[in-house]
Amino acid sequence: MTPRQPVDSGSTPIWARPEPPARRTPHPLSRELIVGAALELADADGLEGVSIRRVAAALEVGPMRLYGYVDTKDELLDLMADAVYAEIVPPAAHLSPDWRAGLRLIAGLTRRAALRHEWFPELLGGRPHLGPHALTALEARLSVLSTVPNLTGRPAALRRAAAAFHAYLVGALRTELAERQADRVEGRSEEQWRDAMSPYLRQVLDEGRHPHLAELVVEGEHPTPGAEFEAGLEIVLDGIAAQVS
Amino acid sequence: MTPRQPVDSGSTPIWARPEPPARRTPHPLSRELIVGAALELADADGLEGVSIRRVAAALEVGPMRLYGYVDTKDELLDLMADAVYAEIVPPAAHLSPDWRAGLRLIAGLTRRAALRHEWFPELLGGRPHLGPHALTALEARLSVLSTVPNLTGRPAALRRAAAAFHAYLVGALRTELAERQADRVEGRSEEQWRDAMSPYLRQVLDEGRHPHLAELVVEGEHPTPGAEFEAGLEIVLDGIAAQVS
DNA sequence: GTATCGCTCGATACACTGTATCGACAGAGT
DNA sequence: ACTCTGTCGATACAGTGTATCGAGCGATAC
Repeated sequence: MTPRQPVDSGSTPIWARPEPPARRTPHPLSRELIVGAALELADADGLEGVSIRRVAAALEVGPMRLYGYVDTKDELLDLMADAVYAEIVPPAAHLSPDWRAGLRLIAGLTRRAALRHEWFPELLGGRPHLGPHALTALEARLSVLSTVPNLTGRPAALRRAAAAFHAYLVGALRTELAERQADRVEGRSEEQWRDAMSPYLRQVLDEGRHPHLAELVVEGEHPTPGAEFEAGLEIVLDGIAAQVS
Repeated sequence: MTPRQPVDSGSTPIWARPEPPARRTPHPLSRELIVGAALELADADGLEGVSIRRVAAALEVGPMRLYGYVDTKDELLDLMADAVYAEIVPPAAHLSPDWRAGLRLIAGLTRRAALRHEWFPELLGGRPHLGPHALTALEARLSVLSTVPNLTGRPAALRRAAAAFHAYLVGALRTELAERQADRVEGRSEEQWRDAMSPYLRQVLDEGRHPHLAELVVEGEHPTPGAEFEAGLEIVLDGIAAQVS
């Protein structure tokens, strides 16, 4: 009797599943509303602050209500990630013919989005992101990269460059944001790093078995995370430029 | 893990905390035993299969018993990650004077470890890894990179190169393993990718708004993940080599 | 040899989590 | 006016991490 939800809904991604029709209830819902509430929670308390129950509570609705719009919590996270990707799509008008500038723009947009939504890098590189905005962002990366002299008309090389570029973004942002959060938890401020260095680390370095690491920690200027990110980006850009054959 | 409040800031990290003395009980315990059991669970069922209760059960011990050896589940995950780092430290004897070969070796070891422990990339780039083996692996990376002509004696440039190299590893492995797991869940085999491409993706591409992406999907040969990883690595190595000034 | 102390163990409890189930209810169709 | 059908959400289940605290035991003191 109960109309079974088509069991293959597990194989149909949420992006291909229509949202239930709007209904006039004391608290109307939509995927957009749900994702909006989830984003707010995540921005405030991190990903751990997002639970089906809390999102529902923020919308003044029973928890089970959400499952009409989303099959699973992971799908909600997918929607949240895609919402961030929407902030990353570069305005086409500003794409200069200079591919390095184009990639710098994309990388900068991605990093800014990650700083606005510190939980985003935790999702980056997790389950594949195939939402509409993620695909548009991917297309933008490919579009810029396809103008690199050595890559035009060489799809395989293009794919490799795009993968490497994206891998750098994922790894760099994930690492930076995780460190930022760890520092915040331990109450370290950016400038006091060496003074506040944990006694443990100092002890390990004093043992003298990590000479290169010790030199790095001792050595004077610690650049800002932003500068570090951009410096690494230049390395990747140089590597892409160097791809010949 | 739910009550995230008492983060206990400033307390000594687990690496600096001695383990409680061994005790003769029906089921003697040690961090090594605990981590071993946790690794087995994670290798079998993924990170989601690791819970304090399950680890304890595998050791035929009450759950709370573990909290004498570990303050928090996150600390257990730290220990697990460090155990994997132990597999990554390159045998010093095999480090050739060729820095590119050295970095290829390290990258290969890291990838092999990630394939052995598919959950490892999920931890990579999460909370900072400061365990003894992680530090040794970091020192190895720095040691190899310090032999790059342009980097010797330039700590700041060395740091940037090391960060970029590691960011690539984190991003590439995380992405590759996540895709591998998603494919496994959906029962896709590697060769049938295009045929089994989800109708959703095909439909999006057919709309024609992602020409570059469409070309990549259509274009013939999909290289193995390993080849893709190595190709991206070459890009990063080229970028490091190109760092002058 | 006995008494005491201190410490470890783990059962129980608490506050959560994601989600399956299913009775009750409301809106549409006849 | 009366079905019928589909949505809603209270309740329930099986799990999670971990705080608490009484019981019991090993080592020490007398």
